[in-house]
Amino acid sequence: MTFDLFDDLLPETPHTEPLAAGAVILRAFAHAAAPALLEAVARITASAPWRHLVTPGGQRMSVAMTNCGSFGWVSDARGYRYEPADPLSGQPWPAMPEPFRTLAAEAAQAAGFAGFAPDACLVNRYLPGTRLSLHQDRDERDLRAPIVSVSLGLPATFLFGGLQRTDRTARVRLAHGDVVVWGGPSRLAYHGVAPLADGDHPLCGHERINLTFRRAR
DNA sequence: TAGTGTCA
DNA sequence: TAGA
Repeated sequence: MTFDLFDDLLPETPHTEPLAAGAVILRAFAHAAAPALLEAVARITASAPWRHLVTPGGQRMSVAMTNCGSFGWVSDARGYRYEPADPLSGQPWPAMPEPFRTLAAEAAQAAGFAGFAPDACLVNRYLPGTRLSLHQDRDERDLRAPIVSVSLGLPATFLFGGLQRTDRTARVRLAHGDVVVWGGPSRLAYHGVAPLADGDHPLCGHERINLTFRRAR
């Protein structure tokens, strides 16, 4: 707790940390854009509210989710897939805000993936105790495009493994403004988020917000 | 095909 | 942490 607070008060010094082949952490890359990103999240959830998806096996996910962009990731008894409309309203997902698109493209570029044009952004809300167990992002059509993941609010422990579930996982602390990009040889790496520790973030209170940008089609 | 959950 |  003391260390988390200290981390958040340090001057922002953007830099890149290698995570694995094809995977990097861009520390504080989104720090300056964060207030605008959070305002946009509030507008998104006003029309496409947070909801807890259910896995095909019938388990309720602890992380609350919504989407913006041309396609949104959903899970229900029928499986995982991308949908052009919000099943709750039948309306298209909210458009991807320009600051989202720009940040994702710039982060991908900085990580060595030029020309990233996301058409889907999964927006995740973590409250204390919530987690996302180890999984692969493999519902996308074109696996040449990377995944860009933006952390806002409370810090989290990100788990990043290999191409098999049983591969050893690295545990890395992700703070407000950090961006992780993985693609190429890491595109199908298993990853997840450890149960969120409670805390109080100046902009987000007891929440962590994660934006995951993908090229779904 | 199951499945980003849960238990041991 | 690994395995079902």
